[in-house]
Amino acid sequence: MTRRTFHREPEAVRQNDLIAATLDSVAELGLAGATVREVAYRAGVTPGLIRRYFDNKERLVAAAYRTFIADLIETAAAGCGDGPAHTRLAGLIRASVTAPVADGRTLSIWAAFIGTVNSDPVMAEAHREGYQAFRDLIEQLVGECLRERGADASQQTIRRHAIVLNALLDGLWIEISMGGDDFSRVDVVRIALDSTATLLGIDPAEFRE
Amino acid sequence: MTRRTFHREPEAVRQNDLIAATLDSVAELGLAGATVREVAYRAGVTPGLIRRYFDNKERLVAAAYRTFIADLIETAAAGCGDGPAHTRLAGLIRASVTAPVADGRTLSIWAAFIGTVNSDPVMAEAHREGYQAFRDLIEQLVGECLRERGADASQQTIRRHAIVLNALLDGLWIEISMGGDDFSRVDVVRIALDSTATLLGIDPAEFRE
DNA sequence: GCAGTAATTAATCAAGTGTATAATTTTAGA
DNA sequence: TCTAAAATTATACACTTGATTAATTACTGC
Repeated sequence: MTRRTFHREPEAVRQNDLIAATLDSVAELGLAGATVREVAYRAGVTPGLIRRYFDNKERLVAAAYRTFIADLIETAAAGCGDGPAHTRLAGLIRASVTAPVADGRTLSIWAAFIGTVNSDPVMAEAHREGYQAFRDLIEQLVGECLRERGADASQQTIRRHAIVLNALLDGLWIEISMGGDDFSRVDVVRIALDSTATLLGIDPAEFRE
Repeated sequence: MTRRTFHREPEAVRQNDLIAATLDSVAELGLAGATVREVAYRAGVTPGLIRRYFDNKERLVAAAYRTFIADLIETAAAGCGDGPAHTRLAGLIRASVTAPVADGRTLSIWAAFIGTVNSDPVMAEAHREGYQAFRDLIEQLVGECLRERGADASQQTIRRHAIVLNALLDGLWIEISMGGDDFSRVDVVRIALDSTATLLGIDPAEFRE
């Protein structure tokens, strides 16, 4: 009886593979389905190996969550491009309500993880980091947008607008990703942009990319 | 060695107790912590009993989710009261962004369950029912509001407004319930009402309760 | 009060979980 | 080419899980 053959991988690669396998498992089977064995199988590896790269399963899952959130925000932020603030904001919005940020798989992973935040301090911290980054980004763009137009850009005004806009984007993202409604005959990007313009008191016409 | 004493309960009561115990477990320990033993312990009952009231654990959890969502929407809808449409809509909004609808425990339970929707068809169905009800409610109120003011109330316009409003409420609800931000110096109800008025093209002044 | 029925307990089971460790294989360096 | 170190596998363990079943208890109707 011969052992299965294997080949070594650089530490970073293996680590990435394991995280990717974890995210795949979570997306398809839920968090409960992301067992050590399942993850190992998907990574083409043996369960025992995981412990060489992560102290325990909790660490692996937390690492997967951090990677996931960081990638998600980075992808959304990449939609900003450069140019005047209102163009960058529009880009962020567009990116937030279209694939790959807004899609079923992404939502599944997010939802599975979010359910652990309340009862798991490690996950709670990983979560806080991510959300903070996104809110800061929105707050900054909103601020620039308002100043760009010579509108009231007091700290309080910016904050209020950021709260509302952040909520709107989160909500739209969930609705769209969930796929329950039929959005095929609705231009979600247009809706998102127009709503944002209305909320910020900007003329929707010059807010469309 | 004597058995522990017990007393019988009407079927409906026991069932409710088990569901309540399940929700408590989920809220405090997450879905993974809602084991048959934990639930039974919290319900002051023995694990084996659960199987007399629910075919299996999956059914128990699904029943708990249905109860939870139904109660949540009922509570929010109760904020409507009666009167002109814009007053009822304002009531719904207020209820959606304040306790007990918007609070940490509620969010924890929601989040835990939502994570299962993608990989569990039974949960997916339970989820769809609940969300449909809420979206229908919003759509109806928005429609009445628009007609009340003689504004354009075409099917499409109503639908678009309902999508946006639904998203905004979901997002605000999550933000507030999450408790990450410091909302102590912000009047979230005011923000929610003003934003809604702005989005619907209503004068914010007459939209405050 | 008494008997029968049904609810509840207690004990057990098989399956699956995360973890630990020893045996093996690959790979890099001399 | 050979050797030593490191990565990977294989196996096993202790524990928890959901489920099953028989024994017991509480309650209902007579």
